[in-house]
Amino acid sequence: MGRWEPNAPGRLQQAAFELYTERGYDQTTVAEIAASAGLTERTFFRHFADKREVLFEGGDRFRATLVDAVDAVPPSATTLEAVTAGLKAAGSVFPTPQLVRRRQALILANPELQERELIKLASLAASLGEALRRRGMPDTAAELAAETGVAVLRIALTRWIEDPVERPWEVHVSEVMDELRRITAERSGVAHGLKRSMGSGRARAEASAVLG
Amino acid sequence: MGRWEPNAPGRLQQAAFELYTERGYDQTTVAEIAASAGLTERTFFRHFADKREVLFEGGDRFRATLVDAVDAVPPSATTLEAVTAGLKAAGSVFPTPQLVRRRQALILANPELQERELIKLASLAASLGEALRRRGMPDTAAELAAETGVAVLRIALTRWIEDPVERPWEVHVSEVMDELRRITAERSGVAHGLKRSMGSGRARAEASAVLG
DNA sequence: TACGCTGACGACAGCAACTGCCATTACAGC
DNA sequence: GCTGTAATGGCAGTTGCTGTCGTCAGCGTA
Repeated sequence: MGRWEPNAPGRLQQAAFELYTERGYDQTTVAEIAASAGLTERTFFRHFADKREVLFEGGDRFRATLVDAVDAVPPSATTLEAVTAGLKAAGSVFPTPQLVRRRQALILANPELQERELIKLASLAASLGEALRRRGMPDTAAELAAETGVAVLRIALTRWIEDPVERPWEVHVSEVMDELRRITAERSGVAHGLKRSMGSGRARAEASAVLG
Repeated sequence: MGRWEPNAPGRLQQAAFELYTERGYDQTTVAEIAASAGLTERTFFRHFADKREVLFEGGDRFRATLVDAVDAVPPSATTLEAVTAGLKAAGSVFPTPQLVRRRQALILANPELQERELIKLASLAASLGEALRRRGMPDTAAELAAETGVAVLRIALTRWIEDPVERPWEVHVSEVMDELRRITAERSGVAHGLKRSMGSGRARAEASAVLG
């Protein structure tokens, strides 16, 4: 039996998440969060670097899972296959879709939280880029593939959250990755068939949907 | 002659940029910036939303130039061609490479500034996505292409800044875009030959057997 | 038993970012 | 000359965040 209640960081996270969603991020002070967890403001800042960081704790686990999965992909696989495998594996650390939805809604409603989310994703891209360099990719290609992979992650996450029939994470990753291949494989000119007889952008959109 | 010196926002930007680079972002107070421009802290916050925003004023011009260029691309062009045209055109609003280098170094040295840069790029991606939707692309494809385009922008900008022979912006955009096509076109198995030009050179012959 | 060390926390002072409110003053239009 | 407007200053107040010091339980050790 310790002098204080156990798991102070966890209690602070819980309290912060609830207060942020109840009365909004701006309308919540750090002192309120700490009091709600039975602690003081000073202790809050001993456990978290700032008011936003309390919402971004799972990021390291996500990153580690992704990187480990990429490292485990056999070297014979293509870059996009490795990235795809990493993204799919990282989905295992997601909590329930319900919680992810609430969290994303919270972030979407606050520019400050969006900024933090974005720099976390940029850091994730850097780690992914390192993993790809370990597979033998040159620097530029690795960085580009990593940034693109994180773009896929963002789109896939949005679609996963909004999917009315709740198809699994891996399906959305595959779909968005396929969409990426489709976009980048598009060729100009009339010699390739794909764009033949598609004068307007509208027609191209429909064709793209059909070809999906 | 007005009551005050003209162009207060411009003077504040100039003063902020110089102080940030001289003594660092953290070691500079808003009061110092304002005093250096012959104004008060209160006036600073009338012209700029916060301490970081004073460094991110050109963003709207960049965005407008990019979007206009994408809108001007004929509908027969592919998505990547449109994005490439937009990125190349937007390069016209860059100041001298020297200034861009100092600015990027400043941002790279401060996480807070990185966060602001990232949310500006995210906003840029949203605008680019809108422009692509105007071309008839479905939502997911437009967002994905826009995010990918911004990834290309980031990589190309880094390479442009670091290019020892200072080749023009358009060349770097083209190169990174080609790299993107190469990465995404990579196929499992040995029948395609494209990937011969990149990566570790390790045999990927068994990829189709392993990953289907 | 007595002593000291450590680790988690509270209390307090203080700085800087940012906001709201009101006062000031040149300039334009009437 | 009068009045409205726009740009600024002054000032108090809130909040995020930091530095510093004190408190107190648990632990080991002579």
